[in-house]
Amino acid sequence: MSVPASAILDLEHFLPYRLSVLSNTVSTALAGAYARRFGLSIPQWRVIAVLARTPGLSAAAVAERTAMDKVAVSRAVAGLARSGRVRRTLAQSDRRRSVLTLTARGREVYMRIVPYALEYERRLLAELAPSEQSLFTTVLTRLQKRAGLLGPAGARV
Amino acid sequence: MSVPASAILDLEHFLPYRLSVLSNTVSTALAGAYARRFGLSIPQWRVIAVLARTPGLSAAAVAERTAMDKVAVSRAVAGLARSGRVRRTLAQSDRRRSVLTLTARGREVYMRIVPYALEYERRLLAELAPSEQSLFTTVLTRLQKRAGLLGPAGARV
DNA sequence: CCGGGTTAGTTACAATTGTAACTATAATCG
DNA sequence: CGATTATAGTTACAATTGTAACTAACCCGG
Repeated sequence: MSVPASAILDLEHFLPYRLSVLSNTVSTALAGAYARRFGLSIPQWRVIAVLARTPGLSAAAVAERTAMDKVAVSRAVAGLARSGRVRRTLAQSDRRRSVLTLTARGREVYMRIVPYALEYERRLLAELAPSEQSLFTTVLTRLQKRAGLLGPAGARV
Repeated sequence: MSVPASAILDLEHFLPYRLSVLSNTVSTALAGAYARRFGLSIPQWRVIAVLARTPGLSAAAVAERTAMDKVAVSRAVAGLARSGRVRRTLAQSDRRRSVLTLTARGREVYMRIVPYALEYERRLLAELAPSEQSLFTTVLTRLQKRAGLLGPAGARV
């Protein structure tokens, strides 16, 4: 490890910290809005969002696409089923696997929330030039891939 | 609200979601490393990081600079005091206010962790051109400012 | 000075989230 | 087949985090 032993680190310039703060600010704003307006948590919103686009997924498939673990999905789905927004049946070919779909009420929530969410995103990005936006999002993609590699195992340094 | 009622939203293109996933990936990697190597939580690490740079802060001042609330700071400091990494005294001018400083052991932790943290950051950014890095971080700054404005009150749409 | 309001920080309690064990089906292989 | 192992999802419990009430110290107007 060829790093100067006397290196200095200011939190406000440290990327992981800055990502965390920004993500938190944004998520808190959205979570508050989802909760107030639709009685939805962020995990629940994520489940609705993927089921609206691809109905019939299993819980594991939902977990994959929402970057949540299976327990979080189970809880979110339980809540959504309770409030009549998701219907749960069992796959006839494999009775362990669930088949999740939005009900009419679930689709309605999705349709009402999407304009709100997109508008929030639009306003967040409003002051960036289109070229800045696109560079930012492609960098985000690359960082995500990179972080995935570095993360779990990359604990040596 | 002039938004098409039929708008569609894919989670994987939705910026708040992507920020959350990336921040999570990065934080999990770091939290694991901090915990394993130094027995430190992320809140504790943040407190150490600001106290290393500006000793003698009060808990409220630490909260401000770490984007944590006062309860989180209180808990982190309690833990650090228990492990002999932070010293807490009371300000003689105002005996409610605490004066927080790192002990020698606290400074040692900081000095050992900084190279690790910077190395992680360096590797995360390693594949980006310098110009991409700098644009990314300036955009991050602008988004943070913007999100701060949109957030708390901005719940009208 | 002294009562009402304010601020710093902690403590207590509630809600959320993570981790591990469990149940039920299904797949594999001797 | 039938015993073992694996997979899907849930449930139970632990740890973390958020929210609200509290204590102690200060401040200020009367």
